[in-house]
Amino acid sequence: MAGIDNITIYDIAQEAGVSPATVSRVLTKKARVSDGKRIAVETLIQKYKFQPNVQARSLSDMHTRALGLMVADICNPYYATLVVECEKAANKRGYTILLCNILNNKELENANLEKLYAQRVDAIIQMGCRTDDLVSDPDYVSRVNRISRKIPFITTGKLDGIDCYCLNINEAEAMRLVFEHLVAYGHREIALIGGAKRDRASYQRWQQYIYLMGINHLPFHEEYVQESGFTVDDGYDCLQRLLHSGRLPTAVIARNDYCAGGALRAAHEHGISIPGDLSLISFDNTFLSEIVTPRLTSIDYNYAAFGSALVDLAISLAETGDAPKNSLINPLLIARDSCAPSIRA
Amino acid sequence: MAGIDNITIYDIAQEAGVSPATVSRVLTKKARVSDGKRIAVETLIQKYKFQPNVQARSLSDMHTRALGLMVADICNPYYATLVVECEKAANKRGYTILLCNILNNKELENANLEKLYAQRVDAIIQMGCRTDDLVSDPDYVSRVNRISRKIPFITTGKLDGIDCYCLNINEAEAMRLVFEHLVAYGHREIALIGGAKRDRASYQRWQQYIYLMGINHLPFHEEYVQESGFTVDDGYDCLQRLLHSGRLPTAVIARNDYCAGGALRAAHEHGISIPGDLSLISFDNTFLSEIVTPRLTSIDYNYAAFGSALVDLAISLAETGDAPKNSLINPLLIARDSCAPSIRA
DNA sequence: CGCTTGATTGAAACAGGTTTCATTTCTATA
DNA sequence: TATAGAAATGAAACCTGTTTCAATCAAGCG
Repeated sequence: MAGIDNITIYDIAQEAGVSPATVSRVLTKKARVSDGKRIAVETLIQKYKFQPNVQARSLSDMHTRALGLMVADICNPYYATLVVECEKAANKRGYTILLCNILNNKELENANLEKLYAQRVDAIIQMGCRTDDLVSDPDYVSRVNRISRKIPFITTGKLDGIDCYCLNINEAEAMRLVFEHLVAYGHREIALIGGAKRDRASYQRWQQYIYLMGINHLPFHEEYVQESGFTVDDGYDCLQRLLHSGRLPTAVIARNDYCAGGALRAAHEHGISIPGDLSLISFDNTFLSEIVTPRLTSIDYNYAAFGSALVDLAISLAETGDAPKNSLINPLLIARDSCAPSIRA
Repeated sequence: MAGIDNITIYDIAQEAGVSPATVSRVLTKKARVSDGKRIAVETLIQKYKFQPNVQARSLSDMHTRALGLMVADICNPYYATLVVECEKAANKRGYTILLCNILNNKELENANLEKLYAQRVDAIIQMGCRTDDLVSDPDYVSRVNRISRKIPFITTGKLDGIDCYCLNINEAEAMRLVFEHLVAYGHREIALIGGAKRDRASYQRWQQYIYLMGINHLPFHEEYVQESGFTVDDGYDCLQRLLHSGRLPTAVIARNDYCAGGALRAAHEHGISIPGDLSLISFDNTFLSEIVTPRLTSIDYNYAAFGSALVDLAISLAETGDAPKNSLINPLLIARDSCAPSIRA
């Protein structure tokens, strides 16, 4: 802002022979202006490529037209894809995105929350991290409570003890799609790898997994559930454990593309062919699904729909203060090369 | 901003029995305030968790403390990593990041440029896209020229006909490291795949490649340079062409991790072992290098140094209007499992 | 033709900080 | 103790828009 030789609505007003108020009316389109004056003003705006000062506008009309996005880590393509879709949706409505990475750092998360508040963003969207925890941190909850009284707060997770807005993927439907796909291939021995107990989405999937094993009358064994984390190495470890457990399934459901990648490597090292010997299906459908060999069948989170729903929710909360409290986005199954008929079918 | 029940410096001032100017002085620390009043004010700031309105501050002191970041596509982990490092560096200095994705869309790039200008960011950092083009688009150049007169403009590329600030990776050093590594393994037949002629960095690498082949007295053949693009499929195609050319090298330098991933798949399909039959080295050192099999030896762009150098440059331009015009960041070679002694050595 | 009504318009207040400038209050020196 | 000079402080202007409110102006109606 330093070097900008400020041309303001006053300059425009003077040259057009009108009052600043009239220029403002032309800018905001919120009030009628006679054709003659409107055209005169618009011409000057063109001529000088005038852009009204966003800060001044925010100050006076109490809207920054900025949305705060808190993500776990933009380096994870899942979040990157979602952020891009949010950005597209926000742009379309004249809003700006302020991005914050949590980077698995509690202090950073709190600091970013305060920072977005200080920036007076019109709404905060949190994707990932502490709202994903199964047991809420009271300190964090009270902080969010304080802030969400001032600024609409939306999460893709869930926070107990707080009534912020949630917008989630329909996890039940996701797992249903997975089972539909695997069962159609004749799989009966199905394992679940990756994820962590304290992670809400992992927990939901675990529940859904057990439920669907039951629904489909498939044999359930403790060894079939290998919990760990979310990384490539976690996926690798999980498949290792599964292989050493002596109870090898015919299909494996991985927590995400990372875990699937790790599982792929473990299988490769053990000479197990995918999908020949073992089918593998994962979640997230990031570009990783496309580039590993074989390409992964994966659950797509319908990013465009998800992102724009998040932004639409945020903006309608910001502008009207009202919106439906909870919604679900339906995921899609993208079939590629990592699933095949069961070897024991 | 809508629902915020605004507590302002006036409220603080009144309760502390001082003038708003004094509160402002405590806030900005730019002027001395007597201990008694300072403590009184600080206590109230604590008590109310008061955060000064950023828009108001920007309006009056002509600094938004925001940096605009334009990246090609945050879904590319190269940019994601760099953005995270920029964000860390910016946070450390009290600055905010405004992120824009170009998404390979000329209109979007122009729109984002105007948008960042309208937001009065203190500086714009462009990483990737049009400034990477070997031949500059005059329309874009004039737009950047107009804006860079107002706001410091920094690019990791280069724009002919404009004197904006550049901060680049030392590409010559990068390629030197690659050759040093490969030659030490006894490689003499070295190919270069991926990248595009109109891309400045690809062009530089191609030049460096030829130069270093000469320096090292290695045989150069046209077929050794397979140009295409930047994606996994491009890498796949390039290695296919190389294989069909009848002139198989013993080592391949890929444009980036994506291309390397594609090359890996092509090699796999042809039963060529990496690194047994063919060594593969790539650029970017994203997490992809870690997760493919074998793990890739790759050139690391020293992201933390790069990101913080970009932000430091931006901030010193914004605050003092002065900084060195061009600098280079030295890359690092990360050795993993995809390179081995030449099969023909 | 005079009056009502609605559409335009401008003056001024306002958003919430920072900064200049003049004034007051100290502190130190003569 | 008087006073120059430094330090602390407050009043008011300023940054650049939006919005309210009152004034102006033109058209429509009896």
